Amino acid sequence: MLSKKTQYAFHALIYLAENVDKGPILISEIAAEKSISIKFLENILLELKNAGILGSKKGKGGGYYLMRTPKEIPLARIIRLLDGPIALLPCVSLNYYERCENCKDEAICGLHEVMSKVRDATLKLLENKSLKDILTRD
Amino acid sequence: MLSKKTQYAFHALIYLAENVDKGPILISEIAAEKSISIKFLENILLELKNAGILGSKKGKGGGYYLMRTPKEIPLARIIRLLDGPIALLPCVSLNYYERCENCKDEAICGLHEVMSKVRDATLKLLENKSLKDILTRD
DNA sequence: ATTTTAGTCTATCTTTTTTATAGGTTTTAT
DNA sequence: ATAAAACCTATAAAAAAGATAGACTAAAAT
Repeated sequence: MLSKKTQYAFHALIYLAENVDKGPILISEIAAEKSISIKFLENILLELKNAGILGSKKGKGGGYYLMRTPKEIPLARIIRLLDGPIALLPCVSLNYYERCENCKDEAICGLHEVMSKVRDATLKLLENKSLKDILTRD
Repeated sequence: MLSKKTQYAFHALIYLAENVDKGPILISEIAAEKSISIKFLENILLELKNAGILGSKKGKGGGYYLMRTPKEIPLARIIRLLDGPIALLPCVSLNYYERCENCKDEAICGLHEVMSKVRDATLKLLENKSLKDILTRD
């Protein structure tokens, strides 16, 4: 399951995307609008900023805004940033690989093979679907 | 990521499947063979037994054994039993559904749609692949 | 019958991760 | 100058994961 952090990030990004025309948006506005603890959200938006996904402006009239178009922000990027690995096993993760202790040879490990397929199927969607694809259809 | 519990369960099941001919297998043997804390493994095997996946025999010559053929044990079953939901969001889980707070209407929620697809792609593999498919190929 | 073997059950403990909060600092507009 | 708003770091609280302890029950061997 995705952590609350990642879920909140998605909701915040959706809100930002749906209000691009309004310029920088206050953390407090997003928090209120999406019922997220303002301080928790603050940390999340900071991480998104440090990753180059969001930009911000301080002082009066400040707030957060998207640094890229929704189409340019793959869902996998957000998940990896805030939740870490997408794969179900460390030995099958592309970005957070770790060798498995209990298995002698990955090449003949059946678990490895199946979980690689799961990862591929998941990534095919999450890498290709972007913020644009999760905006409310109206 | 799958929890250690689920990972250990897979390794234990693999060991049991690869040693069916030897009759009931000791918890201690599996623990030693797969480097798992014996007491932790004990709990896991019990859960698998209570779910009808394993059978057991007490006293001398006792141990654990599979109640079904490896082919009849889907990977999804094990994961759900020990880890809970396979879906990435509660509002998209088939077996552990929970309504999402932040979203007004699931029918038009884009996140819901994408995550449903991820769930389907994952389940297509995990429901159809069984213990048999993760045995070491030799 | 008694002893030994091995799983059963339930409770607790420890560690790690997740979720959340607090409070001061810096930047910018007016 | 002042107020607004993001920035930053640390910490706390809660929950989940991982692991352990020990008494109990059942089966088998003797």
